[in-house]
Amino acid sequence: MSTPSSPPSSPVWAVALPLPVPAYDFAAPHGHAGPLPLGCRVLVPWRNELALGVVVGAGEGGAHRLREVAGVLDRSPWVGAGFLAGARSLSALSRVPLGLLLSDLLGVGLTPRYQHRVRAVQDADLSLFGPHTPTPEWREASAFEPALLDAVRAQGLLDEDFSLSPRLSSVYRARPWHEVPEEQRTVTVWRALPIGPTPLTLRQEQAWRWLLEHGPVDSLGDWARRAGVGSGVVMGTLQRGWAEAAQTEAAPPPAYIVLQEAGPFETQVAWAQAAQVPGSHVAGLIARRWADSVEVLAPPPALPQPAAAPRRLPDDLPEELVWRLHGGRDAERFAQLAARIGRRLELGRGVLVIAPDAATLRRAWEGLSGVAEPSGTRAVLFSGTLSDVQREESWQRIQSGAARLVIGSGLALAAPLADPALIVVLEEGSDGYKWPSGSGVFVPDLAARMGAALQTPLAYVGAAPAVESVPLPGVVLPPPRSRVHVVDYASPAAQPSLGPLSAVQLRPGDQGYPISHDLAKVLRQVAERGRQAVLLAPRRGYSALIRCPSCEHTPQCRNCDIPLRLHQQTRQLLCHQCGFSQGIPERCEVCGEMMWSARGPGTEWIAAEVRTLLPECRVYRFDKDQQDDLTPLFQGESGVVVGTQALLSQDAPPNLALIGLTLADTWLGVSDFRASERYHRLLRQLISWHPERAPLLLVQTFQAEHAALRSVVEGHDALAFPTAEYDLRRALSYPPHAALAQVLITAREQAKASAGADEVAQALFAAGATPQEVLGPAASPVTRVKGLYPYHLMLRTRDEARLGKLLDVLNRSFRARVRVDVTPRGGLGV
DNA sequence: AGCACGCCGACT
DNA sequence: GTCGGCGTGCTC
Repeated sequence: MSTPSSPPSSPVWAVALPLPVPAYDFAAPHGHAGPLPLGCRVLVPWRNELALGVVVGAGEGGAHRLREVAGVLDRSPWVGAGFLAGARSLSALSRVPLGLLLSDLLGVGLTPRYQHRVRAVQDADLSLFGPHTPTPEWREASAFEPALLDAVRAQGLLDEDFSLSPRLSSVYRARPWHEVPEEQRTVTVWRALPIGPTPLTLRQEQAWRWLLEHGPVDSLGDWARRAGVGSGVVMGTLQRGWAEAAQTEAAPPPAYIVLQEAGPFETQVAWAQAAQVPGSHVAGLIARRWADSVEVLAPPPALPQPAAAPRRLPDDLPEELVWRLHGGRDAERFAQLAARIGRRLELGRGVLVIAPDAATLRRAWEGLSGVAEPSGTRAVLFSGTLSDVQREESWQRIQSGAARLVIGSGLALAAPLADPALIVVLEEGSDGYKWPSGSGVFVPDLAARMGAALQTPLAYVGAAPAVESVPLPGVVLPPPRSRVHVVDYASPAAQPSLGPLSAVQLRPGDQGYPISHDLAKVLRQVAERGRQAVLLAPRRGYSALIRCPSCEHTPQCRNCDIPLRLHQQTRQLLCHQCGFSQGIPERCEVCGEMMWSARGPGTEWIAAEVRTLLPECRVYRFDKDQQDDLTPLFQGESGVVVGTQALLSQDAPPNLALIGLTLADTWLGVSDFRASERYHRLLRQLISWHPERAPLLLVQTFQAEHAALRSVVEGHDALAFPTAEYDLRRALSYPPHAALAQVLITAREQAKASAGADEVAQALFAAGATPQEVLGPAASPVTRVKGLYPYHLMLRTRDEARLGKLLDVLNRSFRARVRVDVTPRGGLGV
């Protein structure tokens, strides 16, 4: 890619900095022969200092008078070539600056410690730069002003030398006793004097005698209580001079002793755990200077140990470039995968396994890490939850080639795996892959671009395929044995005579709500037999929908075919995807019944109901608000947990007999065309949650005939429903039959945002976009976010090439800030 | 992201 | 008369 005009001895390099800016061009460092390794870390002049960047490819050169790279930190890539290629492709389409992708997804090595020495180049006269300038001898760069160094550097008169130093880690250690501030080490106590100047009353004598025999005490109140006298007596004794305050050495807090004996600790959390005190307690000790944080040479970190070698089934998985493996249970899929991964590792090549969340990652590590050693290499775990030193150590093992099986979160995509032969993306449809901020990258999208760029095979593996994966060649394992019972709240028997209500709870009479009679019966059995149950509910039981109580119709968006959301303040129904709005109908447009707003039960309510139902049974809550300690459950004790989907990040309780979905409609009420797919995936995950057993899955719903549920009830495999959904989406022109992009327009003033949004729409139409391709623009349902007024606009095109062509119009500047999300999820990417 | 440059309100 | 608010633009 280097331009013909640039001589091969001084090529131009594109360097991405971990900032929301595009990659910039830099000239090769002077005196540096040969090409720079793609993906190596370099230090470049940046705003009169040095900044760390990554070489992402050959630069274009061009108009700028380029600065030289100041120094090269790595001899081999710190970031994988596939990642760089994938990120460049994504950046080109989405206009997310390459540097932002880098800062989001490079989880290690952005702040290396290095020694930096400088000297003047031979025969250079630096006197005009000032009195104190580099000489021909090597000196520490810190001896000079950074701005002065940069001025010399810009003239090409500076030789620089960088060498990486071992990383330091900061640890908490106990301060030596004599360094703890004196006021912390001493306490005021009250002690009796042998004799006083003024005679005492009888009561005072009693108080004094008690103190003489049992004292000293920490407080006057304590003295009075324990001596059995009133506080007045104590005060009198003191006034008559028979007792005094004295400073004595305090007993050190127990957590301090733990730190002295078991420390130092790398984190406050580790210290708090060892001392068995709350985190705030150790934070308080640090504030009061019982402990401090010191930099020490990082000891070799303890890394997660690989599991035992898994069962390996014959490798009959597809050989195509992109394939899928779904259904069955975790262990079955991992046994299939183990063979393929093992064979690739035995060839001396690398394998990357990516998980969307901590729970999936942990299961993948337990299920797959054992493949490495018999195949002649090591496995490393890499995710944001590792400590800095652990990340550094893991990355270096990958970089050195010592570890060729990488199992990690999306961050692991950037790993410098030399020769990847397979990228496995677990649960590719999971929303956990969507980066919540910054680049907004969808990890499987990036993985797919990486695979395509390097021609590395890519596999999607999970309980249920994403609809996008349906046409791929692949294997579907038979569903695990399951028992599903559906409580149909919409069945005629369940319809009591209901009057029209507004913003009240939906109470479908005689089935029992929110705990149906069927669910209550099974719960009682669970309690009687000493077994365990899990009930899943939304955290806050509110879903802004309206629904007909008679025919279950929920008003849909005419553009998007997803439920319209109720906005009480504006008295409107609004599509959260395209912004379409209409008034709230009083009567159902299908059957004429009065409409209701629907309110579902949250975890708190359900937990209270279960406690009433089973007063003898232990009831736990597990959601973001309240995470009860489930240890007794995992030790086999009987109990019921009421929680959100967060529960699935835990292992299934061992004695699990029942899983209840208290209101399955919650998963369908989401205004997003992926709601059905998500619901189906949840059901698949639930029936395969327990590694051996098949607990009863009881689903309470108004939509008993929903195809996702029927598919599970009727024992179809994990591909059946996504296939039907795939065809449905063709009819509605949704991905994968169309390419979507959400354009988010924000400004501090509403009028500006609105004008900007119109401007963007006009630019798109001017570029040939059709009305079918442009949905919106519309004000976002959330009217103001962090002081910004957001507007959005959805682009829906036949394919990605067309999308890219239309998005090209966004290269110019607009009156408002414009951002693009090419993998929108959850309707609204605000 | 930071940081500088650049125009309009409340104060030494 | 300044100090300082953050809006806009730039970084090879």
